[in-house]
Order: sequence, then structure tokens, then C-alpha cells
Amino acid sequence: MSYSIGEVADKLAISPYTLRYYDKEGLLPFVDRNAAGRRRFKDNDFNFLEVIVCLKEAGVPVKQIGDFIDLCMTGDATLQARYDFLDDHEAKLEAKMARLQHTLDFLRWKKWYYKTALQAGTESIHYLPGTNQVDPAVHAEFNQLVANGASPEKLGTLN
Amino acid sequence: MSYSIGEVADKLAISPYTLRYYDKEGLLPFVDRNAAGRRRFKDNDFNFLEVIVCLKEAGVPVKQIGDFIDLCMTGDATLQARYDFLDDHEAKLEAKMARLQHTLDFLRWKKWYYKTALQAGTESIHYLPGTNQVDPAVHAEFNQLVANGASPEKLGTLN
DNA sequence: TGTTGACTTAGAGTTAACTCTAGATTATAT
DNA sequence: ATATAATCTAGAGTTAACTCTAAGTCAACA
Repeated sequence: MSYSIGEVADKLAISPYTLRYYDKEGLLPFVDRNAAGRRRFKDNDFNFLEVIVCLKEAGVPVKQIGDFIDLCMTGDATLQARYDFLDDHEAKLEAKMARLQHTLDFLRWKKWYYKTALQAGTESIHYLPGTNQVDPAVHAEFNQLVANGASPEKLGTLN
Repeated sequence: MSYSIGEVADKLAISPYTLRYYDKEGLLPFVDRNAAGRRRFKDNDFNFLEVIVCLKEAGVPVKQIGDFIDLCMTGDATLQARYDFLDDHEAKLEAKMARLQHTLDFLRWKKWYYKTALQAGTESIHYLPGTNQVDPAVHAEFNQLVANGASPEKLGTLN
């Protein structure tokens, strides 16, 4: 079986423009052309495409994805380099996910901050007496609740 | 205590250029100026700044962060809107982290693919006999190993 | 057999988020 | 007192990743 650029675009939920852009940037050297010069994707090409989509999602720049595809086209001499590339980006992705977990924790504490303000009808319950400045103890109070076993993803939930 | 733009930039590990850009985009309406027109950040401003940094990390566009800051400056009438904003972006971040987890799983399976190819000295051990196409059963084999209790983050590790 | 609609290329346009330059002012350190 | 460093604004420049336009080719259907 072979597929047109439009069919592939539909399957991957990305535009034909984007696929042509990737091709221009050297990400799709494996794609065949028919007699009229039109791209014909093979079943095996989806193995490459899912790697491209994965690396995109991982935040790898298009240019570097091109480097990886180059390695793939070169053959067995680059197996180690390809492994190292993936190993590197696995570590980067793990680091990013750890950062995002902290971001999520912060978002949940802020939701709790607003939930309690909402219940009081005013944000000023979190201020230091007689000021417009947030009492640093408020965050500590939230952390205390979490330390005592409360679920952070539930603490800030309304109702 | 008050802080110059350079001191704040150092603390947050972002450039003064970027802070001025954020100010231009309306993210820092709370920052005071001294007699010479220079920005003076207060201790309480760091509460706003850490929200800005958090939303940035969560992938919220600068313009939308500006909308949130506007709500903050308006007062208690916007408490619900601010809660809803954070709730929305919490959900989006959770969805993103789930996608990244799938991406990480894929990266690990590909590492295993190259680890085993490396041990064999050639990628062709994963091809269908007599072709240059990857055997779909290879991925199933990896999933089988994981289902049998192997750790995905260890399976693709060298040594 | 014509007429849609999908495809081709080259190249221009867009957007977000910086990042920097120029020219002026102000603060700090000998 | 003076040189160096930090700050200011307005506005220009950069980069990545698309996104689209124009002008033409090709395929499928009534």
C-alpha cells in the first residue's frame, strides 16, 4: 500500500503544508515519488513518521530531528549514535517532566489559595494584617495540609 | 527591600531584556518606579513573578498571562475568574504530561530497539525476512517484556 | 471532455517570544 | 571628578516553525 500526502496528513493530524516543510528540511528523504513527481508514502515510512512525531512532541528542534534521520539513512555504522541521541533526549524529557510536575504542584497550591479566598469572599484573608502583601505563612499552611495527607489535586477543587 | 531589574533577572535566571519585554506586554503593572524612572521591584512582587514563571513553564502564552495579571489587579470581583483560569490550565498541563509520558514510553522502546540492534551489530535483525521493513512484531515483543514485569526505563539501558 | 480538487515548487508572509541597538540618563567606584 | 556599569525607551532584528500564495500539473468523475 502507498499513501498520498493528504492521506498521511489526515492520519497524523498535521497539515500537508507541514509535511512539505518537513520534507524541505530534510526529514523525509525516505519518501518515494511517482512518475508525476508526487510523494508516495509506504507503510514502512510510518515507522519514521512516528519517530518524527515523537521527537517533535519531546521538544526536539526540526533541525536535530533531521540529523537523526540522516543517521538512520546511513546504516548500521550509526547505531550507537542513534542510541546516544535517544538516550540524551530521554534524559531531557525526564528533566522536563520533573519541572512540569513542580509547575503542576504550584498551580494546585494557587487554586487552593483562590478557593479559600473565594470562600471568604476576599483575597485579603491571605494578606499580612494591615497590608496588601501576601502572608508567606499561607503557602506553608497549604504544604502542611499536604504533609498531613491531603491530596494536592483535590485540595483546590471547588464544591 | 526593593530590587533593580538586574537583581530580579539574576534571581529568576531570565534576562533584563525579557523582563522589559514582559513589562511592555503588560505583565508587570505592579512594579514601582523610582524618581529617575527606574523599576523598583518589591518583595511582594515576587508573588506575581513566580506566578508568571509558573504559567510560562506551563506553556501559557504571554498575552494570556497578561489577562490573568489584569484580573489580579482588578480585585476580589475576579476571584472566580482567576480560579477558573488556573483550573483550565491545570487540566491542560495534566493532558500535556500524559502525552509526554507516552512520548517517553516511545523513546524507551526505541532505545531498546537500538540496544538490541547494537548487540546484534545490525538493525536488520528487526526487519521482515528479505526486506528493509521493520517487523511489526518487534514492538509487540517489547510490550511483552514490559507486560512480564520488565522496567521500561531499564530495558533500553546499555551494559 | 471539461471541471473540480489534490498535488507540485519556490518563495513570501506570519506569529510568538525574545534579543539586541542606539542614544540618553543615572548610579557606583576609584 | 571621572570613568564604568546599569538602567531607560523606542524600535529594529532574529529565530523557529509553520502557513500560505501563485502558477502550474495531474487525477477522478459526470
